[in-house]
Amino acid sequence: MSDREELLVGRFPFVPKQERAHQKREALLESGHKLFISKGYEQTTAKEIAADAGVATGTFYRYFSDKRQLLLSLLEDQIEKLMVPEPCWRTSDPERLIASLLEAHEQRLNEIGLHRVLPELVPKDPELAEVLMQAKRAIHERILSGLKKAYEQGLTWKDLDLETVTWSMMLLAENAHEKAKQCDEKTDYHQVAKVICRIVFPPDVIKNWQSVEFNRDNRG
Amino acid sequence: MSDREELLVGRFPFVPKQERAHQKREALLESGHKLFISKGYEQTTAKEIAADAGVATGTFYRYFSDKRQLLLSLLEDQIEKLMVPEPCWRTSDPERLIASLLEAHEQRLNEIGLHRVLPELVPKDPELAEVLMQAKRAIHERILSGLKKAYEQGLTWKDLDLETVTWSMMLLAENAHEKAKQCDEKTDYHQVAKVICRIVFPPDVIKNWQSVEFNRDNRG
Amino acid sequence: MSDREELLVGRFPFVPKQERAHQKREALLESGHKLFISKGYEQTTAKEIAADAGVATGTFYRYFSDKRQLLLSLLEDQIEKLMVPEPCWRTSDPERLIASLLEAHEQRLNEIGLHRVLPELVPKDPELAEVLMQAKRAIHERILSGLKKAYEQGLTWKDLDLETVTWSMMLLAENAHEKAKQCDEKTDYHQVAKVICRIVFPPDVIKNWQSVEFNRDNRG
Amino acid sequence: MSDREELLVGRFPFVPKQERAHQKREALLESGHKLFISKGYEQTTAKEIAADAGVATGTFYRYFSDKRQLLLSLLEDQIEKLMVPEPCWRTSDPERLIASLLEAHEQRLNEIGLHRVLPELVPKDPELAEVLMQAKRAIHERILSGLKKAYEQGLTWKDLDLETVTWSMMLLAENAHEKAKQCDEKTDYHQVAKVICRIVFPPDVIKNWQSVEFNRDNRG
DNA sequence: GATGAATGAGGATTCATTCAT
DNA sequence: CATGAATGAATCCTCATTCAT
Repeated sequence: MSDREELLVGRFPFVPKQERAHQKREALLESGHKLFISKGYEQTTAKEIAADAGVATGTFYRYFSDKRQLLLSLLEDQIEKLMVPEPCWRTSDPERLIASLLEAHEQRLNEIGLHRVLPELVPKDPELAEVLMQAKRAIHERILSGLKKAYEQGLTWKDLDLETVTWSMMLLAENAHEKAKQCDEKTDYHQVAKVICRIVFPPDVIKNWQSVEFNRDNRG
Repeated sequence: MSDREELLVGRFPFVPKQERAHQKREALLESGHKLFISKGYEQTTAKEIAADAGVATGTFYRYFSDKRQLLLSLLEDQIEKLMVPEPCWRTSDPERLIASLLEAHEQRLNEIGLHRVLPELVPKDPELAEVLMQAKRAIHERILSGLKKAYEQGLTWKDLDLETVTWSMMLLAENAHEKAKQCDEKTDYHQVAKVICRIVFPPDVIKNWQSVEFNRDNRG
Repeated sequence: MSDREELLVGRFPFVPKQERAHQKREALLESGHKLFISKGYEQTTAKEIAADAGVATGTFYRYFSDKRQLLLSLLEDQIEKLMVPEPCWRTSDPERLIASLLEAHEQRLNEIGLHRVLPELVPKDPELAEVLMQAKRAIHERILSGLKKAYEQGLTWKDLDLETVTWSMMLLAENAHEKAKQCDEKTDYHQVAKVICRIVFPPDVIKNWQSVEFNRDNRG
Repeated sequence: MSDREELLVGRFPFVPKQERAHQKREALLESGHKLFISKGYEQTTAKEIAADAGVATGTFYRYFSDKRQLLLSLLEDQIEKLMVPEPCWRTSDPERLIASLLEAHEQRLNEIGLHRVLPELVPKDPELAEVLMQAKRAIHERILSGLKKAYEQGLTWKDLDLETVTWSMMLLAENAHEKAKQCDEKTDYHQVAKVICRIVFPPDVIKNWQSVEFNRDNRG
């Protein structure tokens, strides 16, 4: 990033104004993020965010019109992190693939953390809802597109609606991390992955894969 | 008390004091319900609820210690509506069964409506969280028990963790009504039901049922 | 009291209306008294008083226009209890006399109890202040009159203003019970009595008395 | 900013931020003081105090957590004003000394004014009660210590409990200003002083002083 | 008369937002 | 630009008082 470059060039140590401003904005975003997650959105005040970021209350309002806008910025910054790579179902053992994707996804969710705050806000903030919906749709599209290819290759159930399958996968994936709460045990991503596989692939396809893998493993 | 006498004499629906009070309580609950759903919990004030119920602010506090307690009452009143009958998987076409259960469940969810408010509150109200968790566990148990029986009868996948299956079913069921939002079309409960069936039953079992049903249909 | 008479005459057990009303009034006064003392005047609500008296809130307002009026009634009922007998200084050992009067006075103050509540109210309720002032003046007059007689008999200091002496005596008497708080020991009424005696009588008079008493004691 | 400029120019007491804040705090304290005295503590609202101080309601809460804390601050600020100098009984005409002390004390009490509010609060605020008791004990100690010295010099009554004497003096001193209310005439501090002297000194000691003073006066 | 539910004005307190410094 | 004190509308909740039963 240009900041570093400037530093490297041994420039005048005084970071340009824009830069300082940017840092403050970042600090505010970070503090907002932290506080939203730990105390909830409504319970967090602009003053607190500013204090936590080490700036004055008024400064908050220089960078963000209000709390809500900070949240939206936060989302825009982080929402792409949620994006999943388009899965290629041919390559390998799908159960393991999915299990690892699930785990990675939870990782990202936890980094973002905001999924705990959003349900509180979506109902009353249509703009926010729209932003999130866009993101979800994008992910949906990507997964659906992967499924369609798999479908064309005869890998999936013939009689299931792929939209519904996509939706189900996303739902299970998004909530996998909370399964523990209900079942009193650590989430077993592999089990969830197996469930997802049953939604996508008929047993013969799975069996096929397993034998392929078996062969590969044996040979390897 | 004269109330009872009047009741005994079979008078016209004389409304005893308790009854009146009860009506007011009900009105408040209803208004609270309505406003919580439409504006969100935090955005709703006790004053508004009272106004909507057609009573004075102070009256609100006669019946509920505060907003939170009204919500809890609301939940206690309605939570059992969420309870599902223990499914008997043998009886009939499971896809249709599940589809109808889903639709019924959505019906109930919509009646309750609070599922939109709860995510906002659960993180910051451990008591509430506990109440809900209890309810979820109860439903979980019931579904799991049904699945176990099916398992013993060899109807389910052999290699899936039944807990995970139960959790997946509940998750899909609870969110089926929101699928529309993501897919821009009316939720097709039958499709979701099919997905759920793939999670529970191997294809041969399903095929079996279908043939049974086919026979029955043909004969009937 | 007429209640008892009626009971004694074996009247119809149904206590006449006025009587019942009177009882309720009394109960309210008593409850008010109790609560004012234990919680303070401002902290006590009409509802509480009614509840404590075992009547409905509305009933309170049938008997008293408001809290304040109840307090005034309470005072009117009890203020005469504060009246002291006109002391006759000739009769006996004045120190003992005063000590016993002090103790008796404290007894009465404690029965009344309201002296804890009054300072809270006097500044803002001129009527109440007036009532109390009247009472104080009456007592003042009585003591002053006693002192004047003693003065005429040459028993008191010649050069002290009797009004001031009266006031001092009253002040010490009224507060004797609180001396303990400051001195961390039980109030020694005899010590206070001695102080009061120094205010009233010159030492020779006291000595005289003591010898008289000495003689009497010895002879008795 | 112009402030700094003004400072640099060495202008007259420029008021820095802290100072401004301090002024506001002072204004609030003063308004609180005034209103507590004129309307009573309970009858005064934070809003009123703020309004009287010419600031917004919220500003009140920037400087004080609540009404009670403002009162405590008021006390802490003023309580030392109540402290009396340790009296030296040898020096001069004790009656005049005491009379002037009384007048000075009343002056201070009136400046403080809070003695009218405190009785209302002490019963229900143990912390406040403690603060006041500490102050009273300090004064008590000081007076007692003076008396003890006088006692050792044979100036006081031999047979009076010095604690009780101290307590009596304080009581009379604290209430001297209210004597007028009961006696319908301006308080004559000299009369009260004489009374106090009778409590402390036997007549011969007083006579002695008077002759000394007589001599001095004649000579002077 | 008695009841106690209902009322709603009013007090304490918070917090998003502004603005003089 | 940054600051943070100041603002005052808006909340929560209480309680004196009324009034239908």
